[in-house]
Amino acid sequence: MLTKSSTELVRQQNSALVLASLRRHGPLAHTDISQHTGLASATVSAITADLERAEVLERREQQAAASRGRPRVIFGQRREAGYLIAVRISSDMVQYSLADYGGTLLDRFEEPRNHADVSTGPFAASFVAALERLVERSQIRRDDVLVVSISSKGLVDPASARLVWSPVFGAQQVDFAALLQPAWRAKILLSNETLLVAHAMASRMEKARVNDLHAVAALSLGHSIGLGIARFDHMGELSVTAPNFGHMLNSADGKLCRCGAQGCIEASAGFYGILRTAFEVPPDTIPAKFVPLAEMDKIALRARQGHRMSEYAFRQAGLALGQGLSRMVSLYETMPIAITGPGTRFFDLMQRGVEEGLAQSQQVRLFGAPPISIVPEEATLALEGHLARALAEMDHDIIAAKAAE
Amino acid sequence: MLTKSSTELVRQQNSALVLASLRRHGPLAHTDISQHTGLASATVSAITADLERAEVLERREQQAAASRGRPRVIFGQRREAGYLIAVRISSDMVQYSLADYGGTLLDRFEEPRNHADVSTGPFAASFVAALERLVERSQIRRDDVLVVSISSKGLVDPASARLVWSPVFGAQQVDFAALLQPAWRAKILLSNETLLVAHAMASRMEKARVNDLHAVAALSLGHSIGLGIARFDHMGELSVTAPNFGHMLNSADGKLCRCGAQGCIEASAGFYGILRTAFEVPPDTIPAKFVPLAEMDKIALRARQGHRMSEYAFRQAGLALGQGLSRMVSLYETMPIAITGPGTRFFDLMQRGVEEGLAQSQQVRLFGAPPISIVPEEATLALEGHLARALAEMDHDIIAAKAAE
DNA sequence: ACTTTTTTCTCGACAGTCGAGAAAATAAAT
DNA sequence: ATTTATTTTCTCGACTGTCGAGAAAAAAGT
Repeated sequence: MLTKSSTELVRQQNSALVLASLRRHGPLAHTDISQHTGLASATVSAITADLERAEVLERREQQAAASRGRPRVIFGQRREAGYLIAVRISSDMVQYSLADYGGTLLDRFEEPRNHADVSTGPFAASFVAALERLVERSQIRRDDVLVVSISSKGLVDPASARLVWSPVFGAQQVDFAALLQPAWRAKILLSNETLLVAHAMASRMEKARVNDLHAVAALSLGHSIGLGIARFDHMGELSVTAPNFGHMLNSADGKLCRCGAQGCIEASAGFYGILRTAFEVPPDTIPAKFVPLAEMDKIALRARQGHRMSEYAFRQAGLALGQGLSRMVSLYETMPIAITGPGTRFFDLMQRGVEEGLAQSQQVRLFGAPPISIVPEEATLALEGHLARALAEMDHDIIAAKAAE
Repeated sequence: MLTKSSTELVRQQNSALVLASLRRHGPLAHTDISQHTGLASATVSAITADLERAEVLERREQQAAASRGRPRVIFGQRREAGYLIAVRISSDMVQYSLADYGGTLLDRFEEPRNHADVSTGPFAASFVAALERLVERSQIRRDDVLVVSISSKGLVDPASARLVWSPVFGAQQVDFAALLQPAWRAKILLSNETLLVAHAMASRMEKARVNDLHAVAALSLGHSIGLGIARFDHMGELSVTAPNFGHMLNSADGKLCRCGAQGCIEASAGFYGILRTAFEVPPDTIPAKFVPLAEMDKIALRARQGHRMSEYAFRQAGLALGQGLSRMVSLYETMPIAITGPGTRFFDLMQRGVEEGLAQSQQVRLFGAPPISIVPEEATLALEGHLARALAEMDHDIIAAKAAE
C-alpha cells in the first residue's frame, strides 16, 4: 500500500538529502550542496536556514580565501546537536564508544566479559552502569544522547530491539529497550554485528563511487559465522539485513551445532567446528563454548605443515562456507563478498574449499563466482557501521521532529 | 543515493495512488477515492480532472440512485486507454492473452509446442505471428498495445528482458525486446512465471486485508521447480524476485540435473528427479527431457499402494524441497508459502519429507515452520500476476508520460 | 414548492521549489 | 584609495501542489 505525499514531505525528503550529502562529503558550502543534491540554490538557502534555526547546522570558519569573490559559507553539522553511544558486545568483551553528531569519537572503553557466565542479570547491570559512566566522564547530559546502538553476534529482532538468539546468551533474550526505558530517552538500536560490517562496506563503496553496485555481502569468520547483506533498493535507499546464515542447514551430516541443531554451517566452519574435525572428535560432541585464537593458530600451523586432518578440517570449513555462499547468491543475486573476522587469517587454508563449494550451483556457473575480498579489520568496520547507522537515524529523527512542530 | 523531491513528484505519487486504489477496489466515486487514499477531497478533484483530461479515467453511469442526495459520479479506468498482451511460455504450449486497460480479458488462444524442438528461430517467428494475429482478431491498433508481458520458467534478467536460462531453450538466450523492437512500441516485460504467481498471491492477500504481512513466497512444483518471493518494502511497495531456487545446491549427492550441475534441488524434486529415483536409475543418468503427467500419476499410484521405491522417491523430493525452503527462510525470513503447479497433486506423498527438511534449521526451530498452503490453479495465478504487473506498469508509464508533458 | 441530504466542485490560504537577478564580499587592477 | 572583476549568497516573484471550508448541485422526501 502506497502512502500519500504532500509538500511537507517534499521538504522532509530534501532536508534529508542535504544532511546526507553533508555526511558523505563533509562540511560543504551552499554552492556545493546545490551541486551534490541537484536542488536549486534558492531551495538550499531555505533548507539550510531552517536547519540552522533548529541548531542542527552551523557555519564554519573557512581557512583561507582560496579564490577571489565573495567568500564561501561552509555548513557543517553542529557537533553538540546530539550524541550517540555504540556498544559492541562480543564473547570476550564489551566495547563502549561515545561519539558526537559530527561523527567524531569522544570516548571509548572496554570491559572484559567472563564467557563462562551466561546469565543476563549481571550483564544488564554492568551495561547500564557503563553507559552511565560514559556520559559522566564526558560531561554530557544523558538526555543529549539520542541513539544507543548495540551490536552482537546472533539473531536480532530489529523491530523490537531484542536479541532473539546469541552465542553469548543463547536463547535467553535480552530486551535492551526495557533496560534503558525510563531513564534514557535515547532511541535504542540493536543490530547484528555483521549487518553493521555490511553497512560499512556499502558506505565505503558508495564513497569510492563504485557505480552499478546493487548489493554487498559481508561474511564474518570466527567462533561463529555471520552474514550481512546490504542492498540498494529501487529508490536508491540502502537496506541491510542479517540473515540466519551461520545456522542455515549446510548438510545433514549430523555435525552438532551449539544452537542444538545438526548440520549448520557453523558446525563445520565455526572455530569449534574446525577444532572438532581437526581433532577427530565425534561430530555429535557438544561444541566447546569458546576456542582461544591461539588454539586455532596451532591447528593452522599443523595444517600448513601438512597434517592431514587439520588441513581437512579447514578444507571442510571452506567447503561449507562456499556451499552456503553459493546458496546465498542463488537466492539473492551474485554480489561482491567481503570476508572479515579473526578467521580471515586462516583463509588461505579454506580458499580452495570455498571455491569448490561456490562452483556447485548453476548461479555461479552462469554468472561466475562472486568477487571475494578479505578485510581483516572487523572491529573498525563494525564501529564504522555503528556510526553510519546511528547518525543516519539521528538525521532522520531530527527532521521528523522538526516536521512535527 | 537518495533523489530530490519536488511538488511535481508529489502529484505523480498521488496520481499513482488514485489509480492504484481504483485497481484494488474497482470503480469508485470521488468520496471513496478520498477515503481510500487519505487525500483531501479537493486534491482528488484535481487529480481525477487531470486524468480525465488525459483520457485515462471516464465517468461511469451508476445503476440506481441508492440513497438520496446528489448522485455519485463513479470513476473507472477507460478500457480503451491501452491494451496488454500476456504470453505464458511453458514446455508444451504457449498461451497468448489480450486484455484492456480495465483488466478484462478480450481474447486468448494457445499454440502447442514441440518439446523436441529446442531451436529458438521457429519459435521466434511463431511468437511474432501470434502477437500479430491477436491484435488483428480484436481489431486493435498495434500501437495501442502498451505492454507485452512474457513469462517462462527459468532464469530471467529483468532489466534487459532476456531469458538467461530456461528449461525450454536451455542456455540459448532469447532477446524478446529485440524481436519486437522496431515494429512494436509496447514495453516488453519478461518475468519468471513463479514470480508472477508470487505477485498474484501478494495481491490476493492485500485484497483480503491480511495485515502485518511482510512477504509471501510461491513454490511451483512440476517438471522444474520455481520459487517467487514477493515482499513489501519499508515504503509499502511490493518488490518481487524469482531467485534461482530450483538449481540451488541441495546436497552434493551427485544427482545429475538437466542444467548440467549436480545436486540441484530440481534433480531431486523435479518430475524427472522423482522418476529417476523411483525407477532406481543411476543418479548420474541424463534426465528425461519431459515427463508426461500420466507417468507421474502412475508412480504416485504405486507409491500410495505401498511400493517402497516410489514412496521413497516422493519422500526424497519432499526432503529436498523442505531443506531448500528452510534455507530460504533462513536467508530471508519466515513467511507464508503457497505451493502451486501440477506437482501439488502429489503433495500428500511429499509432505512428511518437506516437514522433515524444514525442521533442520535453527530458523524453523526458533520461529516455527512457515505456514504452507496448496493453491493448485497455477495458470490462473500466473495470468493474474501478468495482469497485475502489466497494469501497474501501464499506470506508472501513463503518469510518467503525463508529467513529461 | 420546499426541505433534507448527500456529493461534487470551487476558492483562498498555505507550503514548497525554481530561475533570475540583486546584493554582498573579496581579490586584483588601476 | 578607488574601481573593477569575480564569485557566492540571498531574495523575490512565478509556479505547482495540497488542504479545509463552504458553496453549488442534484436527487429524494414532505
